[in-house]
Amino acid sequence: MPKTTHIATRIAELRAQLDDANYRYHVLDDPAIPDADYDRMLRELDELEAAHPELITADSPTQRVGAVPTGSFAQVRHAIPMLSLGNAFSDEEVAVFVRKIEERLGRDALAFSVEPKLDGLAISLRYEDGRFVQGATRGDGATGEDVTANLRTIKAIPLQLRGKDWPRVLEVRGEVYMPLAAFKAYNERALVEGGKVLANPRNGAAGSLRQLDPRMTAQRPLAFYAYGIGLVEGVELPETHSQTLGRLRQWGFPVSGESDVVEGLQGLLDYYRAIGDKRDRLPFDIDGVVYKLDDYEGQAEMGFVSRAPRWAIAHKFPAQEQMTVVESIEVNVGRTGAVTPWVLMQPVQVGGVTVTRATLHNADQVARLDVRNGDTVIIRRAGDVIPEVVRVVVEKRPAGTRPWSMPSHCPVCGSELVREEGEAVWRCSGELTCAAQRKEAIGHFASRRAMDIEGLGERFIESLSDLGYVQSVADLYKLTLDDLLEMKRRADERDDTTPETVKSGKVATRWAENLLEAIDHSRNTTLERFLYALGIQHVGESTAKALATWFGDLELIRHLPWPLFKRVPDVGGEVARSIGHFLDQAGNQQVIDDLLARGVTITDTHPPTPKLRDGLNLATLLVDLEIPKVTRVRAEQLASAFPSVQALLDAPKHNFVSAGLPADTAQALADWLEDETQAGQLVAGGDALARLDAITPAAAEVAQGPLDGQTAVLTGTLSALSRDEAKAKLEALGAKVSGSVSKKTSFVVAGEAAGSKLDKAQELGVEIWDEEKLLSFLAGHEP
DNA sequence: GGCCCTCGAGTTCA
DNA sequence: CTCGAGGGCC
Repeated sequence: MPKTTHIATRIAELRAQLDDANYRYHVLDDPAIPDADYDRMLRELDELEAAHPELITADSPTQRVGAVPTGSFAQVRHAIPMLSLGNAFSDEEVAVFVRKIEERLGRDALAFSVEPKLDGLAISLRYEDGRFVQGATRGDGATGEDVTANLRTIKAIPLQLRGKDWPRVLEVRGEVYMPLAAFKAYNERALVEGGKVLANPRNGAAGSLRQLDPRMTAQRPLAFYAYGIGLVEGVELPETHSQTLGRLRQWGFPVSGESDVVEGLQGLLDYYRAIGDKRDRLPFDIDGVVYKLDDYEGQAEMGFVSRAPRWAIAHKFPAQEQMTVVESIEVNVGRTGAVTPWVLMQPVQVGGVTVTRATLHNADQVARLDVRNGDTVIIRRAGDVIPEVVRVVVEKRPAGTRPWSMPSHCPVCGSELVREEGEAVWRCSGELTCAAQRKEAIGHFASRRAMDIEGLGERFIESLSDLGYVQSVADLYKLTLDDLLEMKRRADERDDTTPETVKSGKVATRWAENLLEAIDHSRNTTLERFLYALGIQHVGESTAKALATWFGDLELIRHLPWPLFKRVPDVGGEVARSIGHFLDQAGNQQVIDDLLARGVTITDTHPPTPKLRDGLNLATLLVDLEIPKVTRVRAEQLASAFPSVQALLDAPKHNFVSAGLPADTAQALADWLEDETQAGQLVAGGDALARLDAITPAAAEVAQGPLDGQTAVLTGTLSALSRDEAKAKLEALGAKVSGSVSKKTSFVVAGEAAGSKLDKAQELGVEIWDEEKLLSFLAGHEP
């Protein structure tokens, strides 16, 4: 056998194996050989072809790496025009589409071939005798650009048809797109290597195909789905579109796995919803779904209106990503003084709603995105709801912009903005002298989960605060009807958008009476709500509840030395200090006094939990005070040597040594006691111990509930009861209701439209209850 | 010291 | 809902 024949055989063999591997990887999504083997074979083929250039053919897998640039794209006239599709944005428009077909054909229960509409670039591929010869963009539908060399680099496009019964000429229509994962990976690498970052997968695909240098295209992670046929010669096509898709699969083209055949309007709409629900989880961007009348005979009968077929339509999703322009970058001051930058943008429709503002979270985020005034930005509704800025379209940036920077002072009160070491947020140092923080504090105080003052919304708080009627939350409880009417009148003068009718006496009076009634109603409250309402940093609902159950009494809490808060589970140094800091401020204590004096009553005062007294003694007190060098062991030595706090305070330093402490520890303790505030804490701690002895009951039987020790998580929407009701009922049975799923979760109650928490529960194998199960469980354990 | 679990805080629109 | 960070446990 002559040597070249032998080599030609080997080359053919390698090509066949590589083609097969490609097909399994890119079309069947079922890789058959490891990447390393693929690379090895490709290298071998490359070497053989380099040595024997006369054996290179255009359909060799080596040619996918990209040919030499040509300079420009030739025009290609499509044998059969590439159609555009009519669009439907609502169910009604789809209904009209279906009805017209039914009327014209005189049939109903029609079968439609349906598939997701990829957000990519439509192309046409021409095969002659089974070999890929030319590919073109859609262009204006009649004439496109010849991008054959670029298309060759896309591995999902067969260079040679598979199977046997090929048509002599075949034109395949489909979409070139960039898979999301590949898009992300490409951009991450581009960022590191300083390459060009792609704006989005669609632009990435379009730009890549129009690269003049195919070697560049070869670097881009493009993929392809076939969705139809243009010209075909030499083979009889099946009778329906769905069968044609099957034929395309056999010839080696990737066809969307989501494609299906459904019946009638309801079938179409169900499919639309199903794909819509899946949209976020699909590995590529789609902008809708396409419906095509399945049988070709019907298609022929329907015909075309101008360039669009009457037998097909694209049902579009509301866009999830949009471009808009930043009008300004503002900052907001929150309840805790946290300063958060946000952008005001030209209004734009995203995911079906009009968006004008989006948060930028913090200064780091602004720096990361480098958002500037006047920038064109791409925004997205994350997690289906909250708009976020995805990135800036730098090419569209106007000249002369400068990076945004955090102001040095609070825009509301002028206090300096400060940032804690290692923290991301800047805070206004003005505390309650800052009007913004005061308003937020009042809003928090009045909110549903706190004091629940109905009708006290943002606007009224704004007026009450700006016009000086309410400085602190306690002022709410001294408002009179006259105050409110006067305030309303003055507020309406400032803002003349209020309709005259609302300004009129009667309406205003009723509003004021209702608000006073709501304020009065809030006077009776629970310790838990009250503590939460104060708005202490790090004390949210759950910590407030824990404090309330452990201490039971506001007066006890108000005068407790802060280290004792660490007795409560889940309260550590940071949170305890924060509570202490709040209570140390005379202004805050004054507000509490005022609230109580103006009739706020805590209705559920009770003795501290016995568990509190159990774990508390002089030794634990000393440990909690965090005295340098005083460890648990040392604290216990001290506690056994001194009968009381007073004895410890009175003792000279050398007595610490005789109590068994090493000299340096004794010195550290003595030094610590030198500080009056610290010594005062010890005294207060001693007093608290004494008080607790007087009021703490003996350990009582804790009521047993059927769900004691279990952790439940609620997700989705329940129909028979609200989430809060469900939470309260589960807690009444002893369960702890938490907000996030982990492997410690006992069960998850999943209502309608449950989201990521349900997924996570399934992933972790956590028990899942539906609403029915919850209701029957609750019914079976009615007290 | 490093994980994993929670909690707190901030957020948008109709 | 998501992010960041506190708290507890190994």
